[in-house]
Amino acid sequence: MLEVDGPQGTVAVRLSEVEAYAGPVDPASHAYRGRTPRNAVMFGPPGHLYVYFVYGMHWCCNVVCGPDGDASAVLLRAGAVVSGLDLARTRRPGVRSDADLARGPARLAAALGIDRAAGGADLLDPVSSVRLTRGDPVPDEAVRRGPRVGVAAAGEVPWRLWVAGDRTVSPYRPGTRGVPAGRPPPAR
DNA sequence: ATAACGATTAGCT
DNA sequence: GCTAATCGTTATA
Repeated sequence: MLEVDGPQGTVAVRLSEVEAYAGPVDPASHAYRGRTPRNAVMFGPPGHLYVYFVYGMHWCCNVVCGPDGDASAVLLRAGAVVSGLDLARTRRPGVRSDADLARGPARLAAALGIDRAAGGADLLDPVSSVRLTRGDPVPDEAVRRGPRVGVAAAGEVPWRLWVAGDRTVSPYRPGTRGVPAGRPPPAR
């Protein structure tokens, strides 16, 4: 579960889809080319929020993982809004189904009201305005894995994990550039 | 200083 | 399925 407090209230989501990114050894990771002002949070202690801006209009959020200095992180790709539904709808005008409110990394950030200001937050501090908490356990057999979405480099690495059958999981879209050959391995 | 690009989404065909 | 929108980050000079 991810809970975010804002001026207008709190929105909570149950995460249904994530992707792992390693540090400098992962060509798809923002940390691949070393530490920069943008990715500095990734090189810090785990349990903090790494927020970045993409395509000139979207925010995406990650949980920093691994020991201090490792620069690995998990991209939060989708979730189901379980609290603060009205506020989430306000932030995502025009959305028809509630399942679409946080169905995608930028949509998730938008529904939760996350932007640059939330970057670096300590997700494990109960007093933090952005918190990562334990929800109902997901059975191992309900977890599927496959290639990461929209990633060209290392596109074959099956580091995307999602909950089977969950309607809030985002549609799969292969990385466009680079490797034209072969299809991604089937989801397991 | 400047150019190229991107862990996406919404909207239209 | 295809594309425009839109700008911070990064690399290069």
